Amino acid sequence: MRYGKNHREQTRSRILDVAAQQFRERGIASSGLAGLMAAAGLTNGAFYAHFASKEDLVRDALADRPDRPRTSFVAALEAGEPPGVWIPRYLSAGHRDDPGTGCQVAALAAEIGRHSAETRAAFCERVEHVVALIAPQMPGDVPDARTGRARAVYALLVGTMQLARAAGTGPASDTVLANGIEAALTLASVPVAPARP
Amino acid sequence: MRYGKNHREQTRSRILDVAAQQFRERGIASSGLAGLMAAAGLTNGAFYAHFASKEDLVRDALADRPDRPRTSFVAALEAGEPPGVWIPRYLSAGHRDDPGTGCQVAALAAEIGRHSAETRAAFCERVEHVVALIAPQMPGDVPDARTGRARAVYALLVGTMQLARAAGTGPASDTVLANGIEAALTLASVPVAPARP
DNA sequence: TGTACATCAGTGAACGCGCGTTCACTGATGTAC
DNA sequence: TGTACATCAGTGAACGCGCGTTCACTGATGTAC
Repeated sequence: MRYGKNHREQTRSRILDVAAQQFRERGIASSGLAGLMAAAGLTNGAFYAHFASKEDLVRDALADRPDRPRTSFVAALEAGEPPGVWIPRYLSAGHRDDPGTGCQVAALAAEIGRHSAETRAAFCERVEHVVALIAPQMPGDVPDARTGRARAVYALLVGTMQLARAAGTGPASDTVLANGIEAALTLASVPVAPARP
Repeated sequence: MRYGKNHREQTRSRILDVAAQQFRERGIASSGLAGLMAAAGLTNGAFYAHFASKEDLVRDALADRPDRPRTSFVAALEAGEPPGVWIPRYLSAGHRDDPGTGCQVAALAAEIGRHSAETRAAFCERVEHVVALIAPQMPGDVPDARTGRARAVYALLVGTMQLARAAGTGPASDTVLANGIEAALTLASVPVAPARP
């Protein structure tokens, strides 16, 4: 079959969408290519017409794709909403219970540490993009200190989400989320100490 | 061969040691049983004399084993060292670069969220054990608030370590660690706000 | 206008490999007589 | 004291299965003549 000129890149984009979701739901190591391709409505053989290897897919699936919809809390950040909005949105039960459409950093950070330098670079680029969105809202007058604090706030959100997911969906897990919200809002309001030995 | 009466449990303990290390280094899904048994000096068939399944091993390897040596920062906590000691120790380059002997929460939290309820319970029990060690050092007069803050501090350490590992071993990664130390020390000194809507 | 050929995204079977798991067997030691 | 048997942690080959990857082939459409 001969297809329209956008067909190829649309298929590629569809594979990336499916991969991004399955990786976040099941982890990268537990996501098989045949299953991914089937979920994208294709057979396994077509994979190598679009990607050189699984690692190639991982890198591209982790990289930022500006044309794709943002996760809810990134959309809030880009809209300039204050910490009181995007912090509770990130640490919500809805985000906890639906990793597939949520933050890939919370879902994959540990696993990424074991991948290639190129894959880690793509991942970190996206982390820094979010950090750059958070930084202007951090307290204090020193830009570097605000960026550093933003990085810590993001790390707190990521770690809290992982502990909450490990704790399941009950009240104990809700408490983990609430603890994280309190601490993140504290970090977002207390300026960075000017110099610590 | 007939062995001494402690031989069996010594072998089991050895398998658990090897598993705990390999899981933290490679992840659970990427650790094969044959490789684990070989690293323990055994052949694959002996595995099922000690564990009913891989998931059984995972649960036991994640659970607390009081007879085993603590990680450096837990030892500091148990010795009553202040945050200024164990926070920088947790967020050290040495810990970042040697996941195999480090914090299993930082290495495995995300992956654990996809395992059975029993496995997650064993994992969370150990998390709460560390949280209970941190809590007395947190600021404020309300015990529940101190425990909640301790949980958030631990989540911050975990998330920071993962971002640092994703960032590699260079200056950018060192900055991630330094940002986490600053924020964790802040959370350890600023009391929990009495009531937030 | 009609025919032959080129294009190329996708098909589906097959490759070797490692996975978790099973099981008949080994063999050094302890126990019974 | 010497022999026969029971014990049981560990061996190592094999099971079916899914993995990442390869490749000869398909077939609808565009182009050339």
